[in-house]
Amino acid sequence: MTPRKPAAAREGEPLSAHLVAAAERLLARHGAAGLTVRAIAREAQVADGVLYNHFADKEELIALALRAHVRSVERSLPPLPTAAGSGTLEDNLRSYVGYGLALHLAILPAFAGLVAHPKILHRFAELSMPVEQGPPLRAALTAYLRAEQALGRLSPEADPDAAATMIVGACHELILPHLFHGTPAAEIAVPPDFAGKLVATCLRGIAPPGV
Amino acid sequence: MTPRKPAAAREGEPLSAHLVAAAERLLARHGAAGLTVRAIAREAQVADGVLYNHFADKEELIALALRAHVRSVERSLPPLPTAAGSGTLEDNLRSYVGYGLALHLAILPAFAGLVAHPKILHRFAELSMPVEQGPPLRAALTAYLRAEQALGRLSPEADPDAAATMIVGACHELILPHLFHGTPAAEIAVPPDFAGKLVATCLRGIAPPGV
Amino acid sequence: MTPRKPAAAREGEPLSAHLVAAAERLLARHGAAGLTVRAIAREAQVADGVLYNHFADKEELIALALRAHVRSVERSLPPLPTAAGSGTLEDNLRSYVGYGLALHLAILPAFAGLVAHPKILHRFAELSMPVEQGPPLRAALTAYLRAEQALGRLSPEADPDAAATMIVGACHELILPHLFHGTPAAEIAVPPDFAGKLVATCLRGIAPPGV
Amino acid sequence: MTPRKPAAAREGEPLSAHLVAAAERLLARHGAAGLTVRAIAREAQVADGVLYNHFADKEELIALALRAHVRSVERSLPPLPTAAGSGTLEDNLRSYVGYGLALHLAILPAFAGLVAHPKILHRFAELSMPVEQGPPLRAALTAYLRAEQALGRLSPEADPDAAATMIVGACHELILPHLFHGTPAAEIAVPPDFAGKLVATCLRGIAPPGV
DNA sequence: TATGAATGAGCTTTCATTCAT
DNA sequence: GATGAATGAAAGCTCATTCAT
Repeated sequence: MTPRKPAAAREGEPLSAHLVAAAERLLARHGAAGLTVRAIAREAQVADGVLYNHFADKEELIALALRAHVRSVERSLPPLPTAAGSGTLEDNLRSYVGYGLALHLAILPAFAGLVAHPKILHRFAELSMPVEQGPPLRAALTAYLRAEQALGRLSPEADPDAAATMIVGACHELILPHLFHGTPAAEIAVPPDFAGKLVATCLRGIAPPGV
Repeated sequence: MTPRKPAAAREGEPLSAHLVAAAERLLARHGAAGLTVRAIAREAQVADGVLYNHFADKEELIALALRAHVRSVERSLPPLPTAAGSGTLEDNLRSYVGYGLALHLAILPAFAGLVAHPKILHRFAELSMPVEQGPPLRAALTAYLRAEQALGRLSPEADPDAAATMIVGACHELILPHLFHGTPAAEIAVPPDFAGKLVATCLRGIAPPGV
Repeated sequence: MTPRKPAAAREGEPLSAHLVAAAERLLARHGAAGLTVRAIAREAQVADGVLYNHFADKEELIALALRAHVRSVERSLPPLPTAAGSGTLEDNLRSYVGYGLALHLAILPAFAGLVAHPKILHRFAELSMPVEQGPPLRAALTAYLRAEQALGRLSPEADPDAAATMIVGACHELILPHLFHGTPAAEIAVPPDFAGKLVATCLRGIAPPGV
Repeated sequence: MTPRKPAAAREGEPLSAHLVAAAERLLARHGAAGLTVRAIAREAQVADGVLYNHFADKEELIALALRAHVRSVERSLPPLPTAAGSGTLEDNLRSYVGYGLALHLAILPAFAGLVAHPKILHRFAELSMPVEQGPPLRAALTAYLRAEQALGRLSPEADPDAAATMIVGACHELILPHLFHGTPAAEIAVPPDFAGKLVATCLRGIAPPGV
């Protein structure tokens, strides 16, 4: 009982993508707080009801927006060094740390904010790969470490799993407390040479020399 | 025509504490999801409106409940080895890992679920100490490592900050992905000897012997 | 986040009854059309959300309003002649017809309008007696006829069930077509001596004398 | 970039008829509940908007569908005995009863469900003849009874109007309560020899012999 | 003429908060 | 202090209707 305006010109882009992009923007900006269908519609400059012409419900749209957010952040980051043996081990690991920091800085707020909405996370999980051996970044780092170990650039006794868990975990650890403190993501500062110190510690260990 | 009942059997306990305890119970059980004022009142077996006689608003009550939850979990865990020099370093670090896992398993769901409610987190932050050097557990571990280093049980070149970040971070890393996957906290399994492998890796490093 | 006014003074009457009465008024006036929770709240002069403090949902309230409507109509009608043997049979049957007409005139619009809302009707059915042998009026008439038959004031071969069905049905038949025609209930006219003709026909039958 | 398909295989049938048929199908299947424009379009396998190229609005389409439904049910039933004097009176009346039961079983749910939509019913009424002397079936039965009366096969004092009202009404009475109870039309059972008992009662009356 | 994406008022329902008692 | 009924904004979602293509 109320149509009329054809509304905002969106130039060829399908509205579903436009809506996902709008939701993604809100997710990136404010996390899951205030992520209502009305807010999304306003951000997308479309009518309140449109979303239901393209998605089953709010959950589906937000799950897609979350995926888009993760992908877009991943695309914005330099590629990870996956080829073992090239470059120095330290440089490569520092790249992983930098990647992890940037990635988590961008996506942790969204994920954490959605912990109270398990339905959305479940939808998101359905969209993704099986992921049963941990999140993609940790899996990639584990694989990389294993490859380096095979080349002899890592101690044969090293535990790639544990090392990857520590390194990726350290990236979380730098960000989570700020999140839990209410600090806006933009204001989180990385201590100088965080990556360098982390990698050094991980490579050489902290035990005293003769042990 | 309706008031004056002391309501539930609370035996002299101030009502504010009773309310905080009720909110804490809900927080521990279901995280932040469904944590409504009505649900808290029902859990506390008191009237809907009481909370406003004791707290400024819902945010304040939940912030206090969050603090109570953290404290109660901390109290339930064995004390951390803070005296450097006693016991073996490895054992002590394994204690920290065990502590961190148990602590995060219990409190991460609540914290993560509240990321979408910055007002509550801000209130919670005001309740705590300045804590600007990271969360308490990491600070404690850093202090412990520094003390061991002073005793010569750690390499003089070790970076206690980085090591603490990695160790505490690894505990997060084990739990967060499950949270983001929607797994109920109760079902999260710790891999066998997680602590041992972590500590070994951290102590000895992963670089090949001769480096 | 928005209380303030104590609103309309309702002098002791519980709000649940007030809401049921408001819904009943709308039901009586317009049938089920436009019977929204907002319309009910406006009719009751209360806030939109109140109803959920007293009823599980809209269905429950309307089911109760429907019952209240039926009861209130029943109360407004003269009592049915249930004592067989007193008065003349014809007079008594005419009373039934008059009763049926008035009753159906008042309640058929509401019932018919709710046929498209089976959930409400189901809730209503749960509120009522088992009613498995037809609606109360028909049951009462059947019982009355049976009693008269036992007294010999009815042919021993008469079929009270069939007769009751015809008589009550005739009352429906007078009203339904108007309902289906969109005639407002108020404008439905009963032909002169409808009851008398009906009763005469039923008593004497339409077969020619000698058969 | 999207139009021009003739859509479903409709083989020359005008689209308006196709739409009416689709709406009729839904009406027959589920009554008026869930009878949305989209549901009709999906049933017809055409675009959502087409209906507005052929009908003023939803009301008009459904009114036409209702008429189509009534006609299609009528066509599916054996013809009524309209020729007075042929066959036995009882058989003929039993035919009317059977016809009325089958007819009402099929169309009452639709009509009743639309009572809350007076606009549709009004549109439907406009489509039909003046019909001011009651619905077609009752009119036909009245006419038939009158003809039989003229032939002397009915008492000269019988009131064909009242008799027709009772008979047709009895058919309503058997079905309506189930509708109001939420019983799906398919499950409504007719008591054994309902027609026979009804006709006998109507023919012979229920008064005791000597009266 | 057919399409179907877009519109937006309106629906039911939830919930933090107030206040007369 | 305690009660809990009442408030009303705002949430997620539906659906008749329009109109550029």
